Amino acid sequence: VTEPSQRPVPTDAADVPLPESHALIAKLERSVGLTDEDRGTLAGVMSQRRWVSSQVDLIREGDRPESVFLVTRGFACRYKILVDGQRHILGLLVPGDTCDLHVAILNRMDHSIAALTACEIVEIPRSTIVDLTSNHPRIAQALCWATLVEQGILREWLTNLGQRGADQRMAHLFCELLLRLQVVGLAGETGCFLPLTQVHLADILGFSIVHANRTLQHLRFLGLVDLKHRHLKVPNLARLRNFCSFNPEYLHLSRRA
Amino acid sequence: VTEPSQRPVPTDAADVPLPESHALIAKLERSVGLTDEDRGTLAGVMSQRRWVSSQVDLIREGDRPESVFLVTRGFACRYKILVDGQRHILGLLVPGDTCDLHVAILNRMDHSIAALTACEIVEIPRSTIVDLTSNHPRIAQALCWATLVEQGILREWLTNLGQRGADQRMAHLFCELLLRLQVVGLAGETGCFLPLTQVHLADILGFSIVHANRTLQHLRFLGLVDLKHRHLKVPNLARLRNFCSFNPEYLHLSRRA
DNA sequence: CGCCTCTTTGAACATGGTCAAATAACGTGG
DNA sequence: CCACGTTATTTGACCATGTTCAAAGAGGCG
Repeated sequence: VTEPSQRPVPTDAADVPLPESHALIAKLERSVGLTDEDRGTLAGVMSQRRWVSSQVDLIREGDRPESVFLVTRGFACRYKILVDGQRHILGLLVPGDTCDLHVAILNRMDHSIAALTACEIVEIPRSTIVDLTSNHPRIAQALCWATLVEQGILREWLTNLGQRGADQRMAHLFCELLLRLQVVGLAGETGCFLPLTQVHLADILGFSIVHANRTLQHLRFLGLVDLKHRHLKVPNLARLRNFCSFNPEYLHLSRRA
Repeated sequence: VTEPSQRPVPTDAADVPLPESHALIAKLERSVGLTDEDRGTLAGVMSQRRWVSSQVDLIREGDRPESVFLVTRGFACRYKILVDGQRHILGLLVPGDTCDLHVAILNRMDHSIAALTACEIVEIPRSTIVDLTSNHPRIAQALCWATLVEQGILREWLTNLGQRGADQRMAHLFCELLLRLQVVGLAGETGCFLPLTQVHLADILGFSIVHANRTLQHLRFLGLVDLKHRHLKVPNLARLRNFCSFNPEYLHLSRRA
């Protein structure tokens, strides 16, 4: 089950909703004006897709990165394994997210990336990235923008772990994910497909599994969220955001003024 | 005391050691081969320096960034203030560190940056950054590299908060800082100037002040570190690193193979 | 000398972790 | 379609870690 294959379209792929045709393009478009030519270039790059099974590592800590991965369907995560065996999840990749530019510049991965569900991905070779950044300035800028947004998310997660209590920490994560998924058309007003188990939540938020369970139950009890069977429900988004003082500025979604 | 001035050379400036003439160049040099011309260009950019007093904000959350700051002497930090008034420190800037490329691309700052000590800084206008990235590909790459390294540090801090207990969390921070300061010639084998109060440590590590104090005392008792009067002593680095399983890979210090 | 900030201490309290075990849902093969 | 093994969720009791509150020293600077 942990082997990538040519075209598994695995059992849980049916659950994975289809995003807008080109979530990445839509996403980059928010930051930088792309020309039709840019859009064509990107569409060309993204034409070679393949499926990867759930649980498969796309790249591992210590590897020398040779290509950038772009997730077009499904969910993936960045993670590290500590010496005591604990896994810490450092970030989530949703459709339209790229595995940044490590590849073009850094020597070795300082973390791993794994598919959380079956994922449809595009593997962009180093050479293509070099070409994009050299000959397509707007695309280069857009990719750089994506990296900075990811950095903003990292900082927010850092304060989430450092300063917020359990309930608000988890609520904040749900606020972020719902919004990020709405942006790429994968979430409605009140909920979305979200394939995170309580184990994942624990590894993201720095909880024990037991505590992740109790915190989730508490949010459920408060009527703020419900996560069951890989589906997140948020009956009242304003109330949830208010509960954890969610401020979406750090996602840099608003168009350049 | 919170006003910037023309040339204060403030009282605590005498404590701030002088780094190698061009810490930034030395730093960038580690990642990407620079030409003599590149070095000349950078030296030119860095010729306009000014002093900023301790406690002064270089830029604030919500501001539209107009220039990049480079710290040439002294210490600064990135931080956010939460709704409950708590401050969380998101990163430290030591001599040779830049305030990344937010400026060139993002609309608004999602965090603030403040001087922790009196700082000598270079303020690089947006236009210069645009010029550097357009006309000096190696410098552009080096700046991008710096951003990725900072991202690596953010991820390590994230797992630090998420997974490690108090003692190891603090020990890990000291390992990182000692190494980063050694790289720019501001630390010896067994110690360095480090102007962090226990309040700062608490705001970095997500502790209460009381707990920061007790944790520091415990590390002192174990003979691992001593931080007093703005000076960090590490009698036995190997033992300290072993204590917290410090792995410096995430700082990407080794030259490209 | 006197104010200020930083450090240190103790005791009660809160939050979250650990261990162990039961229940429920899922996925596979018969 | 059902039986079974596996993984995910849930529960309770006890324990560990870190927080809060309050107050007392220490050090630095004017």
